[in-house]
Amino acid sequence: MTIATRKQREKEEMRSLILDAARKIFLEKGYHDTSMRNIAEEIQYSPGTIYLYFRDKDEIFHALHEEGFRRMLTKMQPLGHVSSPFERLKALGKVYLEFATENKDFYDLMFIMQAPIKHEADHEQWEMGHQTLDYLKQVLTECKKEGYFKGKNIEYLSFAVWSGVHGMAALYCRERCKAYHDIEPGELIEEGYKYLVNMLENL
Amino acid sequence: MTIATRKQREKEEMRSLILDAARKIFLEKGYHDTSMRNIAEEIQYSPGTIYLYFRDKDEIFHALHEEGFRRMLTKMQPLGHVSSPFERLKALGKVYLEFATENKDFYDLMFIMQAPIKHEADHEQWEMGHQTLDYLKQVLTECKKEGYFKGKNIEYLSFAVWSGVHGMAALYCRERCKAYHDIEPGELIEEGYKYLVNMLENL
DNA sequence: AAAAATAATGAACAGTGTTCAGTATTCAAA
DNA sequence: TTTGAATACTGAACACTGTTCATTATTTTT
Repeated sequence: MTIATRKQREKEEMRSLILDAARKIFLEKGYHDTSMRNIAEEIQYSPGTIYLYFRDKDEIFHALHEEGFRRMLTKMQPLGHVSSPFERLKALGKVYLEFATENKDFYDLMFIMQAPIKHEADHEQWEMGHQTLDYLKQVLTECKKEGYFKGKNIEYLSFAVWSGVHGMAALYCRERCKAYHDIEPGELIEEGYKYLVNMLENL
Repeated sequence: MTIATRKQREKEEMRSLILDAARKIFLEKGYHDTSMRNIAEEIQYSPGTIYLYFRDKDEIFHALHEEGFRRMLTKMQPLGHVSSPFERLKALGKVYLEFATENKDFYDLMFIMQAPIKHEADHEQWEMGHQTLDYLKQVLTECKKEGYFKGKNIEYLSFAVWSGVHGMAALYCRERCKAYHDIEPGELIEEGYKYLVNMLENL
């Protein structure tokens, strides 16, 4: 018994070791510029070893994908303490954009990168994503109860709101904010978000 | 003289030939799954030949990038005939989203893909991008003259508007609309855009 | 201590972008 | 029209990629 559990623990430790190295290099050089050999070298094992713990590069991608959502959800925990629904919505957007700018590469991984849909494990993988989206819908529903968004459909509305913040985050992550030569991306997002909130107030 | 110009014409024809093949395969299999050998095979030349007409894969990318903007700007031409500025703004967003959904891969190339910033030709490359953004700002300014967007900063506002439509387009291009299981992406974008327009009307 | 099970290796495969010595073709001058 | 220079093209080679798998090393069980 004790040895079987130790084995399992060792297996998990090895997965962590690989994941730590992968995260480090992924976030340093990006997904495509990180090779399995790079990761193997980082942990001082042969490339083949990684394949004893992960089916392929995509499975590593998905593991980090999930980690990103866990981090985001953690960052959203404090929102429960905001009593007013609309204030909570405002704070949610702020947290979302903060997460995106502070964890650029995680955000990219989660919402922009082409997620390879090889393994049908996708349903599982997006579990976390749905949790986040559901939370947005919930907050919007609560806002509605307070008189906001009269006659608006929650599904469409949530998509519009999500698109609003995702748009800014995506333009930021993929360096398209540079189109505004003499305005800092941070300022752009901050002021842009103010207008988005303004628009939602009057909808 | 005549032979020198013929040479140049042949050179341009060859570039077109390569570009046509590259576009075809890029849009079929995506940028990363298209190899220089694939393109060479398509035009029945050796891989090395391509490098006599394009510095590297990135230069081909940038050529198509530019083509995308030319296509988009063409699609925007008829907007000049819409007299009311706000109607023009609405139509602009519609055209933008139509372009994105109808030319998914071009849109991806233009606004989502990590544009490699190797060559300092970037200034040139984004010329077209700026033209598009400038047009949006112009329309917004005209709307302002008609009483819309009182006291709003055009730079920030344009960013918010661009983010709104880009967000939808980006979620669509990278398959994140699937988070809404039983709503078609097309419907999502159409209805989401209605809300965005609604919001802009009341801003 | 021997046998079985597990873990790790690293060479090999088929692919990638890119380079460049060598060959074929086209052109200009004699 | 023939010769020498310029141009165009080739395809093997380089250093890389993700992935597999026979072989070797280690650990566990008998």
